[in-house]
Amino acid sequence: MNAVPGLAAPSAQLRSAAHVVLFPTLDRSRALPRAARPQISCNACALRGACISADFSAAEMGAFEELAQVKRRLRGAQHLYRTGEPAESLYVVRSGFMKSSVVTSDGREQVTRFHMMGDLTGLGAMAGQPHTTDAVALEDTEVCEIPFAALQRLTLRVPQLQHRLYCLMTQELQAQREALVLLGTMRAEERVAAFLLDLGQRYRTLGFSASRFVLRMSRADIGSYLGLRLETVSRLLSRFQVEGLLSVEGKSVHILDSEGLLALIGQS
Amino acid sequence: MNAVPGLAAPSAQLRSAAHVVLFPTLDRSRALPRAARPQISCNACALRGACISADFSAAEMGAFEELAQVKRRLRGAQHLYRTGEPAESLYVVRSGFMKSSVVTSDGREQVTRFHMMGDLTGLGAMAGQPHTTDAVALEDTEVCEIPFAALQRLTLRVPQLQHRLYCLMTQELQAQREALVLLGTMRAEERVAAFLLDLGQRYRTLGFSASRFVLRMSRADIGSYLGLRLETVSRLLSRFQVEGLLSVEGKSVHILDSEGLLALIGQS
DNA sequence: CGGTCTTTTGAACGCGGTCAACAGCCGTGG
DNA sequence: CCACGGCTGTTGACCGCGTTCAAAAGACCG
Repeated sequence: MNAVPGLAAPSAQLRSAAHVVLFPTLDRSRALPRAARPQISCNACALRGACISADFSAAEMGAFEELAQVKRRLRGAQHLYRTGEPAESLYVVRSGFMKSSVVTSDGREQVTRFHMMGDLTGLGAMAGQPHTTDAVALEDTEVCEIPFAALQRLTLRVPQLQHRLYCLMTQELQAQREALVLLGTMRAEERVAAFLLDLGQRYRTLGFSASRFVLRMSRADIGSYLGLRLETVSRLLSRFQVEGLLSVEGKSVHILDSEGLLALIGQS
Repeated sequence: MNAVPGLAAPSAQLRSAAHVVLFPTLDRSRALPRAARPQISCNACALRGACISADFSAAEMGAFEELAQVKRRLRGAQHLYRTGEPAESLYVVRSGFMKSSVVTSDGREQVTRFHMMGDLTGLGAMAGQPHTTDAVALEDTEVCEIPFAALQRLTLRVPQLQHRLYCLMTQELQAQREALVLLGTMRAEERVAAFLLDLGQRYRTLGFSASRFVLRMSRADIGSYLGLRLETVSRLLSRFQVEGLLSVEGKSVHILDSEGLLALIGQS
């Protein structure tokens, strides 16, 4: 897999989606020593619009940027945090791909959410309790770390931040409710179709193609998220392919008939 | 069903749980005209410990009480709010029983949560967006209405309220994550067992019996919540009964072997 | 190049859904 | 009082979806 951390993230996404390569030379950043990499400012960040600070003024951005200075880099399969660990920060995914999951006492794993660039993780621990999920990088990933305490202090100076945080928690609740509907009311083929369309939409809001993308997670992870066995996911992807709805090759997906997929889940 | 609204709520719960009757004469409140019922103060409320204001000082309680003056009473099957309606308040269930559910565009219903006394509903709309769920009373129910705007104003005077609100949203997230695990990883018998044990625990935290209670919702509602058909729920309740795990008669449940139920869901 | 992990595909089984009939319960009205 | 219709819950019989087990092919990595 050609995961490229940090600066090269947008081009990594584009390449893997068979798009134009914006900054081909940036691949050299892979070789850059950690400390030598230049610190990106929030203002210059490609994710400005998607971040917590989306609608901040220039002055507010400055204050926010101080909080978000710490970046953490993770290799694939590395944990960002684990259930039970004390929670002091929330994290914005700058590049790469993550999953959040709950592991039950008898060892069953339930993936609760996939996080792509611009997504937050760690919100569940905003109130100071220890983490109740695991967060794992599915490929090389970089996150901005934002300490809760400092963020709370900033709300005193930036009034609308409070509201923004409520919005973000609400979005999280909303997303989980949709996952509940998916698991509670849909059949396997509907779940897989809905999953692919949703993933496409999320890529679209980041400026990438909604119909052509790479599945960064394993079939087992998709299955866990959808409440299905990995074999079922694999079978359905194959079936969708012979039905002409999409084409799959390993992890790359090309949706050919999004109307058809929508029809599968009962929406015109 | 002997649903008793308003003041008689605690005794209604106790009676249905075959417990001591605290205020037997309060049953007469059923006949009281609406306007004549005395306004209960937050200080005297039986739910003090469970409410938003749990750890407020006397002065703070006074301020909070002003917000929560409006009560709304609902008959069974009546909506508190509907998807798409503007959201201005959150609600604390004072007595009775409610469900929150999402209805998909093709008419399928997913119950996302049951609310009993002391529970909140409407948190999902804290950030000012319209409601994304329906909230329906499953029996005669009374709720305290707490306007968001006034609550936000109060956070300026009561610093720990902000934190309390984050706690409540976090609890909501946590509850939904557990529902996800239930739907994603458990088999039908595990789901029903987990549901009954959870319901028992929630009654216990309110001071009622964890092993003897009344199901206020229909089998169809239980099924929707658990991602099962109502027939499956019914069959499993019957099977648990012949296995000696519990006894059911209509809506009353008596858990005889909670260890056995726990074992079913893979916990010793 | 061998070893490990992931993915695909096949074959068979069983859980839970579906359809249907019936019982119980309750409020309504004759 | 019973008759009635509507609604909820129970139970049976059957079937199909998704799981399970297994084998082999493919992808990745030292």
